Amino acid sequence: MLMAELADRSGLPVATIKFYLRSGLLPAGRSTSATRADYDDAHVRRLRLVRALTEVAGLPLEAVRAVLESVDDDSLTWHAAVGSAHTRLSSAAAPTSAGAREQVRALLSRHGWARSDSSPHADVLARALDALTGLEHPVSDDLLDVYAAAAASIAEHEVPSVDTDDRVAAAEQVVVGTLLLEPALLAMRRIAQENVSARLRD
Amino acid sequence: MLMAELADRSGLPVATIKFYLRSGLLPAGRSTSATRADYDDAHVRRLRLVRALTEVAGLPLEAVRAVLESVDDDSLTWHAAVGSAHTRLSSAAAPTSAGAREQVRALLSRHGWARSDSSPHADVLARALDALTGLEHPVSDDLLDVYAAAAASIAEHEVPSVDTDDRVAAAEQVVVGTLLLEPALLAMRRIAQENVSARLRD
DNA sequence: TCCATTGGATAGTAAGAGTAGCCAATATTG
DNA sequence: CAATATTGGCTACTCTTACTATCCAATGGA
Repeated sequence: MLMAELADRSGLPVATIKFYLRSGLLPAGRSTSATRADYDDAHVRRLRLVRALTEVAGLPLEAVRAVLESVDDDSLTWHAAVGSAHTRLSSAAAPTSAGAREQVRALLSRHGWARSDSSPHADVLARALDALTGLEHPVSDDLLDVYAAAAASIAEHEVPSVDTDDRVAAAEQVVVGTLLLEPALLAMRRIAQENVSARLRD
Repeated sequence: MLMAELADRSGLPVATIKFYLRSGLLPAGRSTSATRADYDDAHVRRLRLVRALTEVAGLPLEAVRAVLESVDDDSLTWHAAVGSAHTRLSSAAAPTSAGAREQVRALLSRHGWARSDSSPHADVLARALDALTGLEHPVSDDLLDVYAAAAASIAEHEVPSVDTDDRVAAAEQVVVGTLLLEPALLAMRRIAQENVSARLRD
């Protein structure tokens, strides 16, 4: 298909698609002449993925590009691809206090997740704990355990259901499932909060 | 204290504090003369809160302002304040499919959360489901139930622990707990995923 | 008294995410 | 086959967000 049809089928303006091409978010079409290139369904899918990642998951284009590279990289196992995508997503580390880092270390060790001690996600966690402590709302280990148990139960249920035959498809499935379900999880937590507090106080 | 000390104690440049004053993110100090105003610890706390909300929770300043207004608004019960803060946070609704809306409605009803049927969070949820379906990774009701159960268990544990005596403090506690623990929850989910998938495949 | 600081206002900057316009080279269609 | 419409490729412009930087006249402390 030609550019016009790609724009049509993806619902995006031609100028935006050109911009995504320039930014390396969309692979070039098969060029059939100096002024024409041929796009296919993979391009339509890719555009849908980019929009879902920006609009639903709220990722900046830079992060989208990193995620897509990981998905496309055949040299990674699907598991490594996920790790790589995760790592590339994390923003530059801000300094965290030793106390918060220790609280995180202890948490990970209690849940058998010690292997993630140096993961960028551990830093994100430590920074959140630091911020809460700085605002005089320290987080107890008990509450952290509740969160960790909730996270564990989610992971137990969704990770095993990933199809492991087609690596690229699996990587996409993981990336999409991880990133697009994040806002869903947060929305459910807020809904649960509303309902629990209503039940307790109305 | 004077502006210079406020800048010093908050670690922010004077220019940034002035900008926050102009933007309505920080209440003006008690003005003691045409060229002097007096700031106190509440101002320092407020600045810390603003930075935590932007840097840790990733909120745009516009959302921070909405959250702060809700916290400050004495006419709201603390529960209403949370709802209001939540509502103001949600971005303009993009259209969602009838199918996704129905899936969300059924989910909420299964979990006794029907009162949140028209909550903006329900729209967020529907949009995420639509995006996943559009990418050919539809989400099963079973998986949604796992997410909902995880969200419920978190809410059950943290909502009752809110101190209900001081409304403003309670509102701040809820807002801060809700928003700053979001990245923490997502980080734990990713860590759990890494560990579960490593356990399954290494 | 005098010089650094402040509040208040205006203007400038940098990154992020598009948008828009131009042009020469094709396609398509009459 | 000629006229018209579309491309690809390029450059430049725009809009928003979140600051930064200046300026200035009025103070306040040494």
